[in-house]
Amino acid sequence: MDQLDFPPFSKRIPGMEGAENELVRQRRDKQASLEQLDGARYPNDFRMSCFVSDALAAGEGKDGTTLGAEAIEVAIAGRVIAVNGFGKASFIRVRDQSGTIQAYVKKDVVDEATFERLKLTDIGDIVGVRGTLFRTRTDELTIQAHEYRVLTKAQHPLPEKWHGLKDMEQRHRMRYVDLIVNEESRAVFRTRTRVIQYVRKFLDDRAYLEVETPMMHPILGGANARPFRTHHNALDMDLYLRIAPELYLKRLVVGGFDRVYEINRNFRNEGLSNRHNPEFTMIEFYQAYATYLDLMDLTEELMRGLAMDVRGKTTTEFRGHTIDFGPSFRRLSVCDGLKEYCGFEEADLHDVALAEVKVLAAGVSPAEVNHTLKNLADASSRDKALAIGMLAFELKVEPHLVQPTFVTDFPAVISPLSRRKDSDPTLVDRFEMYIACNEIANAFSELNDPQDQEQRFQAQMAAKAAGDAEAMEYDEDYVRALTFGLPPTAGEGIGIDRVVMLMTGCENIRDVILFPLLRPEG
RNA sequence: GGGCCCAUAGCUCAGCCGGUAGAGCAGCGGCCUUUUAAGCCGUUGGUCGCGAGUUCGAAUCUCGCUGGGCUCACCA
Repeated sequence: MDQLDFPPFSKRIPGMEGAENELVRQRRDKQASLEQLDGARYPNDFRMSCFVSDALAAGEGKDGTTLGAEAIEVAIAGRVIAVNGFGKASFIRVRDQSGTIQAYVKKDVVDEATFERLKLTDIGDIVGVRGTLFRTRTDELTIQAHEYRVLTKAQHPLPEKWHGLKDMEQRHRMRYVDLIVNEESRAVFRTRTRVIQYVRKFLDDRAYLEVETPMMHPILGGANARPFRTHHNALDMDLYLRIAPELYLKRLVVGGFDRVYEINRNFRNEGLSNRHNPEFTMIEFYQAYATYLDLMDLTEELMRGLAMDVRGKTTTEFRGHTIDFGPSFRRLSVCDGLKEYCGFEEADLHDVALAEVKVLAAGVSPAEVNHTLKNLADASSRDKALAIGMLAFELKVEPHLVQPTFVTDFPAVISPLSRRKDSDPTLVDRFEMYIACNEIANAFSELNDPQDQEQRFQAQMAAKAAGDAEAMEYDEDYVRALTFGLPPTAGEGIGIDRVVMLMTGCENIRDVILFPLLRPEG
């Protein structure tokens, strides 16, 4: 079998093919020379005294004379990202996690071996520099090197210095190279971390408890999605990778943790797109004695504060739109949306035959309508009307939801874990937050009536039997948990990747995931 | 899965009305002790994604395959 063959040599030892071979060979020769010079290969005895940012801070605002008098010594380490060489001196730009600083290595200041090391340096090498701070003719704070060492030789050359690495596939496959050469990429992932830190602090400050629940589930639930399957050998047990943590988090609310949240991965075995990665990061949080209305207020506050924190303002640019988190978010019920953008009358929302006319007129395909109705054989005409109305909603209403919008009051029939509206049991107390026509969050007042939950699970099982691959399974233990008493609770899930996309302007989810799933390299 | 587009040096890209491959950066050699996209002179480097076909001759035209991008479908 071809699949069992080892990958080509070049895949295991990058660079050992074609002309690249020559570049790698040259660098390995230099590495050997350095080894001879230092008597060590991959030395690890260099000790930095500070980060680059600390060195920059130490010289901040001090002129050349002051620096000369103070003779501030620093030892920094990092990657060489640029070299300006002269015959008997060189400027090298060194970057660590905190920043970039320039070092100046001058032949009549350092010993012969040190100067030799300089000549054996390539862009991309990891070096250590010890020296004193001074200012160059152009007033740039620079380290006058007394000690200069190559700590790790880069055997493979880096991409070109001002175009960087452009090819998106290469950037995803070799994220390490992308991060070395593309500042925008580093900025995106710093922002990602900051988003997660902000969300965490926001909830911590409001007495939410961060918890971890299983990612391997024996029963499928918490969302409508197709799962990944796996197997535990010792227990001889089939398991799903979780599609949502929801049911476990609500068990914790039953247990008395009134406010909980979890930030981690969900896995859904569905198509890939610029908005979907098979594993994605979601925050789910639950608050007892609250309703979905409370969560709308909380979510507005969160998004506004997040924008201010990571962008310094309430707006962000996305797909040519300026999204503003400053004003109160629009609130639009599903039924009102259908009336406003899709020509629905009130009567169309109660009769499946009338609804079907409007849905088809909206451009939904008959096949799609039939597919949806097939899974709802026993539902009422109202439920069916609402269910197929959602198809028209996706097609005709979502494109209008550019500014942050809470879409509210979803059909109960597609919301098996949500609390029914007191005023209309065919609808539920639920909202989804749309921004730039994308669903970013999903929240609802939780269904805490165990008998109703039983019926909803039964409906899911019926749909599954009818061929709905995304229907939930009946979770008996979850229903049992409800019989011990779940307080009135509201819960929400926010897609972190999509929030990061919004905050960074990235239009592809793969650009905000460090290592997105890719096909194996040919 | 459908449609459209892309794949040429380590990187960024030209070349594509068929005549056997080019630039910049990187590299190598030389000059240069305050440069910062440093500069000047010289120079190495390519199975033009893979496989067939058409042709005297294919990076270029045709078909297939692989990988990728956009888009539609599926999907939160």
